[in-house]
Amino acid sequence: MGRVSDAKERLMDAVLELIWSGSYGSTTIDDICEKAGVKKGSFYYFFDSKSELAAEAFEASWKSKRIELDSIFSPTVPPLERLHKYFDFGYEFQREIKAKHGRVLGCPQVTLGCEVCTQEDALQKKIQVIMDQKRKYIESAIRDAHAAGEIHAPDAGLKARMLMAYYEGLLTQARIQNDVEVLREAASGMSTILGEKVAVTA
Amino acid sequence: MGRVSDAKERLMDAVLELIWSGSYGSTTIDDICEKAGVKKGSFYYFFDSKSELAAEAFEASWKSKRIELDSIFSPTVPPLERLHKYFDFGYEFQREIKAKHGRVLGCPQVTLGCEVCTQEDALQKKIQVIMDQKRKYIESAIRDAHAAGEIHAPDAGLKARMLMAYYEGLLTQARIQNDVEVLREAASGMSTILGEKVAVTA
DNA sequence: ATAGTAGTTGACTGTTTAGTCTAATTTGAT
DNA sequence: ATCAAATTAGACTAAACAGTCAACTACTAT
Repeated sequence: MGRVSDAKERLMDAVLELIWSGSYGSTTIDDICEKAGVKKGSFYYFFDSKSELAAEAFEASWKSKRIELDSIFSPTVPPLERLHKYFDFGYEFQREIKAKHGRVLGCPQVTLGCEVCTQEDALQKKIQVIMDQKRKYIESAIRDAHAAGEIHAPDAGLKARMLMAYYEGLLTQARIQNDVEVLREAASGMSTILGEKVAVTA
Repeated sequence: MGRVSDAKERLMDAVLELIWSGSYGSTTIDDICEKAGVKKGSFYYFFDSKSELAAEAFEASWKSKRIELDSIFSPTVPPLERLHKYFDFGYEFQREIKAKHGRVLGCPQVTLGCEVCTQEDALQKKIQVIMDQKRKYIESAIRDAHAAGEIHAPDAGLKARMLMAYYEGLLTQARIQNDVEVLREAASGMSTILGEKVAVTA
């Protein structure tokens, strides 16, 4: 009973966009409210603070991202193809972002995590959980690829951490340089890291 | 003539520490002044804004870091040893930082660059110049290692970008997770990326 | 020794910000 | 239709913040 509202969702969308396209520190509660078309009274009706909102927003956003990733990383897809699709998808995604914002924005989790990890404990923990889950997709694809004999990767966890560090590093470079083309090297880098046996087609 | 002062240096030291251990957005001019033991009037005597101070501070800090790197990457040192020394040095450095601050802080340039690149144009450009120079150390070591037949890396630029993305990615993970041990994998990751021919001692 | 210059001080202004509170409004359930 | 819960409006406070200024101080070169 009572009236219904999507103000909460609008606030979460707004905070994600503002943090990602700018930074956590530079987005004020007033900014968020204005972008969401919500008055401050309503903000504090739903959330106690910016950090609580950010945590909930990142959680929700990840929940919906997982659906896409579940599809990309479906065990029915050949393991190395999963990773290639993932990188292709990432490239296209960043291209769209740049077309829309005029900016390559990279990985939201890394951007926020790197900024707030020394200051916002709850947020940092949430980010870490998300990134751990993200790595699991990669790890499982690597393990399957190894089992299929497509690569030699007896320690899938190690390779997954390596590939992830590399890819997040690339995304960060792309953000800082505002250049999607940086991501073009992802596939070849993956081949190098995983030692893809079929990599050379010549 | 006139009176002399090291307030400018103190301000630059303070801003580096505050940004690195926290973030750009969360360090206020008042914070910087307090940490440096300098009054706001003096701040504005030396600098126009926080971003100008940050730019000068990062410039100066890089200038002194270059001296260390020139030694580590001296052409008189065998090329792969340069890289191993660099990673060892990075690990020890982050360990000291953690001992001192209770926190792994990762790479200052990436942290700042990632946070401000969409908002502070001059700063972003400065960061990019520094990171380009940093990459040159790695690239030249890789080129020399290739020439010496120690690795196969006909495109040293590509490998350097790859190794750098990986290493910066690791440092970012170390910062977010507040765990130096993440960096332990750097040497093995490097071997994988460069295809070190002497890697396996067994 | 002193004149001129480089640097310092702290009080001041106006603005932005987070956060609060109360009264009003909308809506679903009965 | 009406009640009660859910949501909104917006004005308000106090603190934090960036930036200014004119008077003051210490130094150094002559």
